Amino acid sequence: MEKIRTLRGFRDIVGEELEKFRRVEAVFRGHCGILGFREIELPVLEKTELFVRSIGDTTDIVEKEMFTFTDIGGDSLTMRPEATAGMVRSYLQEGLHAKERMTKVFTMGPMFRHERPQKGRYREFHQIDVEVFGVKEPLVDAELIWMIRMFLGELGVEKYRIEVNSVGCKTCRESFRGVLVDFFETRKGELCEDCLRRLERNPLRIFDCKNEQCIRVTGDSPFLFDSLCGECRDHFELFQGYIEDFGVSVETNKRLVRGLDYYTKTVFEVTSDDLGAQKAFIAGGRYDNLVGEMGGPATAGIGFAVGVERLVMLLAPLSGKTEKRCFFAHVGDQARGRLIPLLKASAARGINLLYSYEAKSLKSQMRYADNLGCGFVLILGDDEIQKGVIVLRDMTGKTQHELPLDPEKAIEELERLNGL
RNA sequence: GUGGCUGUAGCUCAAUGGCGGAGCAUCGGAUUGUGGUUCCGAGGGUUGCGGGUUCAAGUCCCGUCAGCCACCCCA
Repeated sequence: MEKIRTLRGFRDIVGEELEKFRRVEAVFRGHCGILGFREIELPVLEKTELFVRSIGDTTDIVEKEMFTFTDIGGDSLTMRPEATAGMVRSYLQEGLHAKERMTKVFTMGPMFRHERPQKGRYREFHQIDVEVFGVKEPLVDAELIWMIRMFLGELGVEKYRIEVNSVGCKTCRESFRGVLVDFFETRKGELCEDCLRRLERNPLRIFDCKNEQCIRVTGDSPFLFDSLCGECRDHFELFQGYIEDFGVSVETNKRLVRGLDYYTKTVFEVTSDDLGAQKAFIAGGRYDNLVGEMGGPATAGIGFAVGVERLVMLLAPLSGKTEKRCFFAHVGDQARGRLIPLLKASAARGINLLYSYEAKSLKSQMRYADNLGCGFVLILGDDEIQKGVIVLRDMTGKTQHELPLDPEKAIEELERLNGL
C-alpha cells in the first residue's frame, strides 16, 4: 500500500521548529499588545473575488498561484494567499470604519500559494500580519518600522537590512508610467524576455529583475522615486525624519517595488543574507486606495507581513529545557498496582511522572528513564513494599533515599528533597 | 510553469551491471532488582513508483512522483 504523505509544499511543523514558531508568536503578541493592536482571527477560505479585486487581476499570485476551487454550491472559493485582503474585508464587514477613528489589528496563520517549493518557500506558509487603518500620517509608517526592529531585537535577530522606498500615489505613478515605457522602448533590445513581458503589464517591476543586463538598463532609467508628486515626496521625507527620531537605520532603495497592485507611497522590505534566494522575511507598505476600492469609504491603510518560516530560520538554537522529570520504575504486579495512585498524586502537584506501560525488567526501565532524561527514578518492587518504602534514586548523583510507601507522602517528600 | 541535482533500514550513507551492507538509533542480554561507558546479540528493506534493455538492474534507458536548490514570484 502506498504511504500517504503531505501534499507537495505542505509539511508538518514539529520539535524545535514548532517551539520557535510559538516563541515568535508569543513575542509578537507581546509587542502588539504594548502598541495597542487587537488580534483577530480570519477565515482561511474566502470568495475568490476578494483576492482578485484586492491583489490585482494581473499579478502572478492571482493569475497562477492561488488554490482556487468551486464548492458544492457553485461559488468560486480560494485559500487565502495573503492576509491583507481578508483584513480589509473584515474591517468593512465589522463596521470598524464607522466605529472608531483608526484601527490597529493583527492576525497570524497559514497562507497558501501554489508555487514551486524551494528554500524558504512552501505552498502552505505562515504569516503574521499587521495592519493600521485610517491613519494618513507618515508617523505610523515609521512606527511600524520601529516595531519591527524591537520585535527582531527581542528575538535576537541581528543581521538584517531594512529597505524603504516610495512607489507614489495613483497620480504620480500614472504619469511616470508613460515616461518609463518610453525609456524602455528605446532599450528594448537589451531587456530579458521576462522584462519585455513586464513592460507590457507592469513596467515598474523591471526594477526587480536580477538579470545583469536589465540592471544595467534600469541604472540609466528614470526612477519613480525621483518624480514623485509633492504630496508623496513630503510624505516620504516626513517618514524618514520620524524613522530617525525612532533611531532606526534604514536604506532607501529606489529599485524596491512590491508585487501587489494595491501599494501606494511607502513600501519596505526586511531581508537577510542567511536565507537563500527568498531573502525577504518581512515586507509591507501603504495602501491608501485599497479600502475605497473594496467598496468602503476612502480610508488610508498600511501594514506588513512577517514570513514566519523564514524568520524562524534566522533564530538561534533554543537553549535546552531544564525541565525536571521523574520516572517510576515498577517491578512486579503489586508495585504496578501502585502506579495509578502515584500518578494521581504527582499530577496533582504538577510533577511530570513518566513510566513504562509494559512490565519490563528493571534494567530496561532504568535505561528508558535515562533516555527520557529523567533526573530522578522512583523504584518500587516486592522488597520495598515489604519494607514499606519507595526507593528514590538520584540519577546524576547516583544516591538513593527511601521515601514513604504512601503515594501522597512519597511525592511530598520527593518534592521536599529535590525541589521539584 | 522552467531548469539542475538527488531518491537504498527510523536517521546519515556504502554496494565495478553479479548473494543489498555499515555507523547511529531502537529492542534484548552480559550473576537474581539498578541507567549513561564497554561487550554480545536481535529486529528492521517491494532500493520512491511504473515500464524497458539484459542471462542478470539499487546500478543503464524512458516515464512518473517526491525532496533539495535555482529561475520565476514573493513572506
